[in-house]
Amino acid sequence: MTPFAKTVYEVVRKIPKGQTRTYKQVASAAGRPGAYRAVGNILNKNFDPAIPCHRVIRSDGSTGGYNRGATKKKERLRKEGVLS
DNA sequence: CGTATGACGTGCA
DNA sequence: GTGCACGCCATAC
Repeated sequence: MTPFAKTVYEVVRKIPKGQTRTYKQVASAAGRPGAYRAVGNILNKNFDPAIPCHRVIRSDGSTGGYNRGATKKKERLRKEGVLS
């Protein structure tokens, strides 16, 4: 576990329910504003259910991907009222 | 150390 | 509005 990944997990874990954060925002909060690419890479390798990684979406509003399927991610976000 | 990969972002056709 | 190509950063090999 690298410090960067650890920070990313912390930030993602701190995301309030019903709210979403872009990969850019997470990367910025993690201390690497330009490492949004790495953020996605890290979350992709992460399978810890304690981390609401489904609340992290793309800057353009797209849900992006999910370790359990993009569809599942959409379902979750919709359940939380983030998506219509 | 160098190359390849990926849940991305922005720009341009 | 959609699709493609290039650029960026951390990891894995």
